[in-house]
Amino acid sequence: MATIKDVAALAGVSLGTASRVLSGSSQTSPDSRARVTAAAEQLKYIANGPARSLRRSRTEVLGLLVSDIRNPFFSELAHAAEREAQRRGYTVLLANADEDAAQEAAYLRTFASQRIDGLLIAPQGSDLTRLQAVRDSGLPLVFVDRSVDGIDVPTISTDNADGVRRALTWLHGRGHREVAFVGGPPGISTGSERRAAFLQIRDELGLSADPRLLAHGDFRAESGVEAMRAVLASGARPTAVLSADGLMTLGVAHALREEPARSLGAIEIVSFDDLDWFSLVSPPISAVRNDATAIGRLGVGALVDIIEGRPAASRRVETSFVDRSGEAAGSAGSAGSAASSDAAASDDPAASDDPAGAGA
Amino acid sequence: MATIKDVAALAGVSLGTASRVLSGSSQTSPDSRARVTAAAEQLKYIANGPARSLRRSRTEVLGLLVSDIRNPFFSELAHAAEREAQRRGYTVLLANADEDAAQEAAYLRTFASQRIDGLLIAPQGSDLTRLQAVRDSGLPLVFVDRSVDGIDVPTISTDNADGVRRALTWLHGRGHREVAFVGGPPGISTGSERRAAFLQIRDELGLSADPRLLAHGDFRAESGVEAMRAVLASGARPTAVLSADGLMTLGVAHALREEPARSLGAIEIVSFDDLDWFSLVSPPISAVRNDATAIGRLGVGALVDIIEGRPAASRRVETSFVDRSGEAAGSAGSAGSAASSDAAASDDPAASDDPAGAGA
DNA sequence: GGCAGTCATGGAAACGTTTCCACGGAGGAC
DNA sequence: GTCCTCCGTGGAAACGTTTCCATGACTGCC
Repeated sequence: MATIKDVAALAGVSLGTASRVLSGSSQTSPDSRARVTAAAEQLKYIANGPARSLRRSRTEVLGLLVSDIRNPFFSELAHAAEREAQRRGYTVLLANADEDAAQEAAYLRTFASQRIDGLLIAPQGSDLTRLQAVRDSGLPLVFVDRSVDGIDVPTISTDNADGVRRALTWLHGRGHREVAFVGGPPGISTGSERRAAFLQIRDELGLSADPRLLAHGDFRAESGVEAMRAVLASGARPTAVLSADGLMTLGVAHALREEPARSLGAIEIVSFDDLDWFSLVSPPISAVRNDATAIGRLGVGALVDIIEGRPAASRRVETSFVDRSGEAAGSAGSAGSAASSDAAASDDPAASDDPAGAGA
Repeated sequence: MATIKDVAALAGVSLGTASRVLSGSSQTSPDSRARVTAAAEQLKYIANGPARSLRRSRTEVLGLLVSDIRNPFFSELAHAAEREAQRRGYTVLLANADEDAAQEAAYLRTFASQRIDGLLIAPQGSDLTRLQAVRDSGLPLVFVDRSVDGIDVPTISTDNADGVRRALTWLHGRGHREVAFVGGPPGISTGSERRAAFLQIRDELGLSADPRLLAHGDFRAESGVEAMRAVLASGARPTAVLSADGLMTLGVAHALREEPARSLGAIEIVSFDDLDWFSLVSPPISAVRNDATAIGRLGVGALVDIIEGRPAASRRVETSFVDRSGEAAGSAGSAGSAASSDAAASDDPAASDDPAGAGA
């Protein structure tokens, strides 16, 4: 592998000059510029990243620690984050905590060793001390999707209360009064916020306060199955269910489907997180759209701001509601054109500075 | 940030000794060991990765360049690869080519600069020269999921012909004779292999050879919509369709749903790639199970073998077929227990040495 | 008891960059 | 014509490790 020394020698300049040309930092003469560039080209020179990082004590790498890469919400978030990072000259090192605090700790250590420039994390929440340590170490830090009580870090998250309100209002409008809730883990902010919002708005709207309607899982599909089964076994008689996460919605749907007494249509499902197959099941599942792309993009933006010395603030990303009550899976009709737009995962490379809906 | 120099000073040993203790390479006395370990602990010493990489010219980082992280097949593959890499002491740098050769090239450059120890890639196929250059640079390289003609690199891929055979045999057994095929891009090996297998097995089984039954997309959902629409518009009258990829199956289902004349049930869908919601639609979608976990795991295994000087061979991973014809979504019955296992994404941390089905 | 061999250690070189410092030359102002 | 300034350059130090080499002490054997 060619080094900058080889390039300098071939170009007939000193090593320092070669470096100045290649990193473009300082003034260089047009002549040296041309010679060095040509030499680098000829030798297929690619700068040694570790050496550069060592000297500059910057790596131009961002860490992204998500909770579960197989959760479509996070894979979309990761995709957006990576794209935005690349646009800003950074590379993303992606790691997957698998909803496990120990794994999270292991990756935190790896990241520290790699000397990444900043960390985007969807924290597990359970390990406050370790996160404190990370923050105190001075590593630029931004939370995405989730926050953690007792630690003040810029956070890009969904407006959970707003999303729950949209869902419950819609259900209420459709006549539902017995609405079950399958929430997330209480130790994670998205879990507790959505649950708190559910309780409050449920009461505002005068929905049933039967405690047997409440259950929670861990944001994985299997836990959705179990939570829904528990509700059904409790003796409660929900006519609808709000699931607090896309993967859990998958589980909820499975659980309802296996229940002999109630067909998949008998209990209406609404999901926090919109998945691309919701319009294909019968009846279609309406959902709160949770904008993972905006969160990923804004998260990287905030992180880079911090790294480069600009201030960064927490933001809440707005939700929207996708009402699929008018569609009917497997049948004809006007639903057609509406449905088609579902499949197109739009991905505009341009829009980036100020994304869809983002409030204070 | 504490350096090894600080640790050595605090422990009262030389820098060399401290390094020997911390990297555990050479013999050290129990006394130094204890003192250095204690000092490192006290100073919260974390080795500087770039410095270590510079000196050892190894980074212990693997690159994983997938085609589309939002495709569940690849997020599962990435998850498995990351897990296996961690087990073997490596970190994975994940990048997303977005099914785009230019993006792929950009990441290849980034990886080269980072001096990763090895690269796992699902190649776009179009850019033979660049891949040749990578291979010739001596970087350990393994292809996953896809191979590229004209370049000899160990490849871990699905037994595509086997999978297509399972699907077509099953369809044939159910009486279908007019089977449409929505394939992938001809320039990508999974696209061409599955198509070639379709044509051959179609003829073996005596299925209709109507060319209007053939279409192809680019492994993204929207292209599945378009391909299916094209088949329907051609005048062909398929009774079933085989989709060559999970995301395209999503598109195919959307396209069938929007077609007024044929309800979602009228044309039976079979998918190459099994997604977790297939049993929820009506009728459920049967599928060839494409074992992304095994591919990710074996890919990392092969790559690490190469890196560490052991030989590595290409492998084909077996498929299996998930027959959901007995299940009926949204209704009661014996389908219940079968369905429940669908939602549980099993993930055994132990099994790793020789995974599920892998032949020569 | 002396000598060879082993073993832990300290010191220093090396990895490939970036950046500081000093220097020389060109150009402008007087 | 001289002095000052500015600009481009070469040389060298520094980043934090690992590893080579030499040295000194200790063990064990004859």
